Amino acid sequence: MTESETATGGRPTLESVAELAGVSRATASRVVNGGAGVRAALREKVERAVAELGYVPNLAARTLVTRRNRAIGVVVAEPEARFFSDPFFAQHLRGISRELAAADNQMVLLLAEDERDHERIGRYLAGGHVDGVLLFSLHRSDPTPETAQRLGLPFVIGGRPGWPGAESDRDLVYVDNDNRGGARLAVQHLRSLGRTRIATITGPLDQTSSIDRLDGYRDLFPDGDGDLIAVGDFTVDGGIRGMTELLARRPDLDAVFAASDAMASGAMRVLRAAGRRVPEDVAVVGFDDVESIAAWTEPTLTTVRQEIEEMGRLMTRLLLRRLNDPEASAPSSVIIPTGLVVRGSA
Amino acid sequence: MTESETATGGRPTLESVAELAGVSRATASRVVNGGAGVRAALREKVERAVAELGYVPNLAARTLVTRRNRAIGVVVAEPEARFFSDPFFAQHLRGISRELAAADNQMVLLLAEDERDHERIGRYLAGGHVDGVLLFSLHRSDPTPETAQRLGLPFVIGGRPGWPGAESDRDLVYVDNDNRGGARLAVQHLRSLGRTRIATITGPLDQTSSIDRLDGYRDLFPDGDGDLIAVGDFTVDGGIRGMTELLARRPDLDAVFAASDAMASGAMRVLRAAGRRVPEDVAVVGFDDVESIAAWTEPTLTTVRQEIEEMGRLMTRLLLRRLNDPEASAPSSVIIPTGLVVRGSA
DNA sequence: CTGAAAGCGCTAACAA
DNA sequence: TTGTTAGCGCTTTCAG
Repeated sequence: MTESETATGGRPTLESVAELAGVSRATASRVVNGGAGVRAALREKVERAVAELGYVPNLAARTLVTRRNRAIGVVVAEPEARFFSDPFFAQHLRGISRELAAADNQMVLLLAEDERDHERIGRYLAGGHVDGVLLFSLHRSDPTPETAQRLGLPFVIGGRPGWPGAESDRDLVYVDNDNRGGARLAVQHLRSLGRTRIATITGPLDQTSSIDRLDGYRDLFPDGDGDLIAVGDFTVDGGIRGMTELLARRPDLDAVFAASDAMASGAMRVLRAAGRRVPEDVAVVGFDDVESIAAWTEPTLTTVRQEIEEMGRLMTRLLLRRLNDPEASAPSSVIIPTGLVVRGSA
Repeated sequence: MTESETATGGRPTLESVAELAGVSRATASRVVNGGAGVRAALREKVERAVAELGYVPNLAARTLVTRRNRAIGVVVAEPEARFFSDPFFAQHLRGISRELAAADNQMVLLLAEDERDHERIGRYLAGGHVDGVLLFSLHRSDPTPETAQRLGLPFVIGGRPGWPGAESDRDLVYVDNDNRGGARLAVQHLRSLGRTRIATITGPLDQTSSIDRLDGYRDLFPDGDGDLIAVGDFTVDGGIRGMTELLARRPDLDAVFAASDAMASGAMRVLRAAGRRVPEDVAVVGFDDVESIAAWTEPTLTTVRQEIEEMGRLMTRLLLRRLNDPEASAPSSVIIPTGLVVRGSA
């Protein structure tokens, strides 16, 4: 009995390809992997056999020897629903997916909601199933960076990591958009419109994106008035609360910079209810440029645009580069510029 | 030389665990896999060794012999941006992720945007890296179901598949929410409010969800008036166009059922601009219950709620059941009930 | 109950 | 250029 195509679940193996082509398994392997250094005649034979059998390499076997998975893990640690309620998440994934596909790598999505998930993910990473990790929504207590570090798994972070005392030797590579610069853009725009009493509604101050946006605002008000700052939470409700508060404290304000489009829309509702016209009485600028909000308020929302998909692509490219050239100097973090999109509200 | 912990990239192997515990590799393996039939004393030794070394099984090696990956693929074929612009996508993923995590399986996300992607995905599936497939946004031309079928890969579809002449022997298993019933609910509600000239704005009619929602509407108007039906596309703009059209054709209408919340919000804008009060003059019901829209229009939107996360969970459960018990009769498709959420607009 | 041994499908020296 | 030969780390008969 010829004993090819063994009990492999019906799927042809390299062995059976080699047999059909009349070559050794090694030669077949060479052809499958690019065919460098194989005589054309043989190569064709093998290629024919591959086609005829519909051979596809078994990656588990390949991984076992090459120690390369052609897969990267995307870890999203977001117990809060935020990641799921705005398009941020999906846009990131799309950017990552595109870049990964171009390099013929796969994306393994790891969502962490609780302690057990983190543990499971740790096991998974330790299992060696991915060649690198992309990390989002890093919280101070997140064990993943350390796990990855210990395992020698390259990783890149999305968004500036939060903890303040990040040891310098453990310089984390991250990609972020220019929150601070974007906030400055927004406030400068309001100023250029002649507004002088410019308030802001911030995001939750335990997130770096919120902090950076607030810092951008403060850059233009070195001697800032605390009454003009309300702490929000990126949601519509937060915008409503923040605006209500601001209006009570400073009824004379003539502009608001909200650190998210959702908050901006909430703020606009409050303003309208209070009889203030936007932008005549109070100009409003948001942040994010979420189309489903910004193109949609009345008036339409002037806001700061961030290139989220680009962020995903960039993170991926950074990670892949590191994988392919581990000895290269660690890439440095990247900040992607933001831009102002002027519409009706300011 | 003791020759344990070989050049395995530093990671401990079963071999090293066995050595440290003073047992054979086979016994160590047994313990790692549940420990059935191993004397307590030995088991403890092995467990200690595992803990001490921080041993984690190498899944590539395990897969190679067990032919099980503990991973399932999620294929999303959506060239259009829709999947990325509404929370549908993310909610599905969350449901899938939760269910998968509970069964200690991983999720491999495969996004297909063009022909090349489909090809790559086909190769990936053929490579045997996942044990089953979850499929979304199936288009008629989508090659994945056939690929999966050919490979003997179990799969479950999200949303009723589109093609009309689905051969009966090839009965596809899918999970959908009750679009038709939900639409009926909406229209019945409008009727119960005393409305008689009830219009509808549909989704794109090449999607089964749109068709089913329209059918639900028609169920209540067996002798329907074509003038009361406008074809939309699920977007805000589509709602605006549809409503404008309807108003021109039937200025006397007193209610609208929009097949998506986004369209409903567009419709409300048009109504307001036309001086019609909602709900006094025209009652509006949407579909989806996307919080960021429905809780947010003025007045808030009465709409049909679908349990998207539950859909994801159910699909996953169906698939896993099939994996664990391949001989069981093929599960049948499931339709998840929808419900009406009454708010301000109707 | 435990260990020895035979592979899973593939790549990578090393020889020829 | 090609084939031979070792494994990669793990599970799983099969003996004992």
